[in-house]
Order: sequence, then C-alpha cells, then structure tokens
Amino acid sequence: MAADPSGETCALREVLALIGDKWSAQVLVQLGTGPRRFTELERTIEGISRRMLTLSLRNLERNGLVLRTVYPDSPPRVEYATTPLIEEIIEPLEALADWAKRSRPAVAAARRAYDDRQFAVARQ
Amino acid sequence: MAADPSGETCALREVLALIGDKWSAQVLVQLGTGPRRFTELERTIEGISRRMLTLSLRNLERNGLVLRTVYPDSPPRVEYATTPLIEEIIEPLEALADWAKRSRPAVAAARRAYDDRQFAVARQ
DNA sequence: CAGAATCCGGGCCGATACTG
DNA sequence: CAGTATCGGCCCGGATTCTG
Repeated sequence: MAADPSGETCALREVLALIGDKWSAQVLVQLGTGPRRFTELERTIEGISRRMLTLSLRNLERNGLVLRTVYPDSPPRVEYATTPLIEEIIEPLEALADWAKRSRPAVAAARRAYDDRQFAVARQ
Repeated sequence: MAADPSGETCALREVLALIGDKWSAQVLVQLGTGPRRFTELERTIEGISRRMLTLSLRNLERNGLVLRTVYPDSPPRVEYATTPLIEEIIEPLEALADWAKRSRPAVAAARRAYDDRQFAVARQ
C-alpha cells in the first residue's frame, strides 16, 4: 500500500505551509469580509506585531492569496484584498473554526481528564 | 466594531494550536482511514521521527482527538484510533487538502510571478 | 501611514542513544 | 515493539528602532 496514493497528506502539508503559521489564517479571515488597510488589520488582529503582519501579508501575496494595492497618496495608502484563490479556501477554514467552537467543551474536558490521569500516575 | 464578534479567528487559533504543527494533521488523516499501530504510523508518515510521532500522538490524545489502547502483549502492542471528535474534523481537513490540490498550479504561478517581479526590481 | 532593519530568546524539531 | 532521555541547531516571532 502506498503511503499517500492520492496525495492527501502531501496536500495538507502544502496548505499548512501556506497558512499554518501563527497569523496568516486570521489575516485571510479578516480579508474575507472585505478589503483592509495595513493599520486596520494591525488593530483588528489582536496581538500581532507590525513585523509579523508585514511578513504574513508578503507571504500571502507571494502565493497569490492576497492582492496588494498601493495608492499614490500622501500619507501612503495600501489596501489588501482577497484574490479568487482565497475565496475557495475561506469556506473550509470557517468549517474548521466552526468545529473548534463546537468542540471546545469536549476538548477542554478531554484535557482535564488527561491531566488528572497524569497527576494520579505522578503521585502514586 | 468588535475585533472578532463571533470568535472566528479565535477559534481558528485554537484549531491551529491543536493540529497546526508539522505532523498532527497527517497523523489525523492516517487514522481517519482506520486504527494504526505506532510503527505503522512511523512507516506511513514519511520523514517523521519517533520522537515527533510520540509527541504528536500524546498531544492529540490529550486533546481528545486520538484514543490510545495498550494491549498487554509481549512484544508490546499499542493501537491508535480516532475518537468521535475527530470524525467531524476530518471532512474540513480534506476540503483544505482538496483546495491545495486544485490550487497547486495557480499558487506556483503566482509564486513565480512574484519572484520574477522581485528579481526585476533587484537588478534594476 | 506603511513599512524595513536589527537583535535576540524560546521552542520546535531532528539526531542519537538507551529501555522494558 | 513502543517508547524515553538528552543534546543541539535553526527559525519563528516579539521588541525596538529607524524611514519615506
């Protein structure tokens, strides 16, 4: 049996390489609701640093997921928007987010149970 | 406007914390097709080290995504299987993988175009 | 406003060796 | 077979400073 005949796991690796880092997925979700300026994103995505926002946007732009438009204004104005490529990935991403919201209690309970078991083993 | 009224991006963070690392998603996909023993997984998931497989499985188990069963045999026999929690996440994951496969050419083209632009700027 | 440049610490992960 | 333990490199990402 081949390890991955249909390339499923390989494809998963690719997705995670694109948007599996700390911030990219959140940037995508934000842009999914409409174009945003740099500082808007910085304010909306809580905890992101300027550096990381820049790097994330650059990487997304490079892979064709984000369109960057510079308007020759002063002060400078740059807008980020989705590309057609993104629009198809937003849905699976939101499915994942939905799963997370639904499963939050179950995950928390599993974690407590596991940690309790570990604690019981440790003190025995 | 609240940053994330429905908790979408927060939920995304949680998912990525669970399965966003280098190997967990692949482990899940493997287990999605049926229970596996430790060494089976190690062989099937190309490139994974014993240490990383152990850590990934432990983490997945802790969060209630994987069930670990030890059979009192000699030599030892341990089986890993999905939990009901997993079964609902597999589908969105495969949707992501499908997207990756469909979008591979577009992403590659975008990357080439971007890199060419950078190259042109650099040598100008 | 929208970045670029630099420094730096933590942890992710691989390699290797050892065990019941 | 199914792990654990330890060491070490690398890179992700945060803080800070500077710029057009």
